[in-house]
Amino acid sequence: MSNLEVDDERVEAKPGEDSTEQVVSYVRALIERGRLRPGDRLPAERELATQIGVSRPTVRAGLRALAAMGVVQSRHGSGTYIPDGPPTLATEPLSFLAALHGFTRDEMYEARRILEVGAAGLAAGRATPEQVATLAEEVASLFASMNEPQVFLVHDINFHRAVALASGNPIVASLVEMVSALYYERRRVTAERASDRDLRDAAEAHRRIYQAIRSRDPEGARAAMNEHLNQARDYQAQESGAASDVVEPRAAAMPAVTPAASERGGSRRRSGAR
Amino acid sequence: MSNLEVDDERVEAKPGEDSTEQVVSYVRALIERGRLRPGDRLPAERELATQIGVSRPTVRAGLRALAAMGVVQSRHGSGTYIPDGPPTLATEPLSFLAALHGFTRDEMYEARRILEVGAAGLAAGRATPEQVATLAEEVASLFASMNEPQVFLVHDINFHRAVALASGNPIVASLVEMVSALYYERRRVTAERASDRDLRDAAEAHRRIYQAIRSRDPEGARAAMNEHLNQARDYQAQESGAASDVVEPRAAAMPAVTPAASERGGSRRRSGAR
DNA sequence: ACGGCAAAGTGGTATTACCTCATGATGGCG
DNA sequence: CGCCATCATGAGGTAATACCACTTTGCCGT
Repeated sequence: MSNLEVDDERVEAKPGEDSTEQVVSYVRALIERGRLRPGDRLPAERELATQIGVSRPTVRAGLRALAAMGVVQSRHGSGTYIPDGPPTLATEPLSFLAALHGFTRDEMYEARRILEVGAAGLAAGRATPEQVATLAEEVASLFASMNEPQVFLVHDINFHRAVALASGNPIVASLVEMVSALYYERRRVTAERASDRDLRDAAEAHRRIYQAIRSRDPEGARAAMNEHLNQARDYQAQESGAASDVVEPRAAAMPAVTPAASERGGSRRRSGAR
Repeated sequence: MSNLEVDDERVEAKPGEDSTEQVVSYVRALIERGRLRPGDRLPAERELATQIGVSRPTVRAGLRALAAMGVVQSRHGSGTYIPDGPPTLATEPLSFLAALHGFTRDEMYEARRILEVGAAGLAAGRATPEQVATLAEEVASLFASMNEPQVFLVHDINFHRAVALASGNPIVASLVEMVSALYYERRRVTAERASDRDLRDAAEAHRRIYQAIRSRDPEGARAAMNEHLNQARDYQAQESGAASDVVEPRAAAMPAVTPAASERGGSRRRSGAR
């Protein structure tokens, strides 16, 4: 009778909460009460079902939702776990958002600049010796892989993630991670186009950021990161020339879409979707 | 026979992709090909099931996952839709992350500062007349509700969201929205403690931010936002006194939870959960 | 012509049965 | 005696089916 139930003070059925949401709430309650912590395994699905009083497919739907949020992680045959390690946000949602609303490359660089310039500033004030060492390694790897764009890209991302982690702020780190992932996802397919000169400049830029952080110079780190991202954006703009900027619709493409919408649903657009 | 299928070029079964993920991929494909746009309704669950070739519970699990990511939104009896309006990220994931890792209030303010200072700077350069007008209204509402902390809080958040929106960068706006929601969720329960003086100062601070944006003064806007958030953080620290800072575990709280974990599963913690 | 009612369509849930995979125990073989 | 292979157990993964609940719409009666 291993008790991982919520015991007293039932969790059940806030009004207007369907069964699937109950599952999410239940797990949330377990987490908030400290019964579930990173690395722990959740009760089996069948057990959860009886505990909460819903069917197993419902439990599964709830767990899928949690998995999509990155809160849990299922391993076939083993169980459902809460990921340990540093806090991480799921990156898929942002990716979908990008596909739906057609984020431009410039918007991505802008977002990265805001986040990462701030992160670099914090890192310069707080990075631990180990974190500084990690940064040094990544910089070295960058210089070492200038003839392998794909490998270079990996270390590029790793460096930026390391900076975010060194900021000491898990929220900022999570956000950087999320946006970086979106960047990486796109960049991966175009990485080959980067010129040798660009890679060399990029490596140098990373080195300058590293040095500023190492010398505990927040303003220098911010400036270096800012310059680096602006430069990277400009380089990439040249690579693609006057070609594709937007990856998805946005408003252009498909001249007359509005009529098509009414064709296939009948339900007219609601303006207040919230 | 309204065709919302993917037609040629089947989407089916990338290796290592379970059925539920197929559902997500399928919807993603529909989106990326422009067959689904904000405001549209997805095919019925039963129809999706036959199209993809999986059972309905599986489809439901996939749709739940998408809903958790904020990509879709189901309305009982009506259908499943893609939300329209400005791009928005789900806020629950961050909330869970906060519960799991015990984000502190200072970390939240720090993250907000980084994001919103950047957003304010952008907004000062780009805000449309309508957006400026919205900001003005919210400032007015702030001054008007200084004796109703809960109402004040709502306009407070609205102002910050409006600034983020005025930044013209949907990615930044989404991120601000997400972090603000976390802030709001917590602040709501302690809003009553705010002193009249604090609210007045806060209203003034918002006015300064507004004025800087209106005068197209990016540096001024950044400075005003920075100062505002620092001040707000300090005020709130006073309110709670030397009391509770961390809301959740982090490492403290609950002396012996570990043994309970081994009781109920037998499987010892894996360190490399990733 | 208007308002209420009924039918169809759609998401929501429960049941049941089976499959696949991971894990640990167990027994045979070296 | 110890190592390795095999099997039993349990957990997640999926399918099929039957109903329920809500929403919407259009028809019918007033």
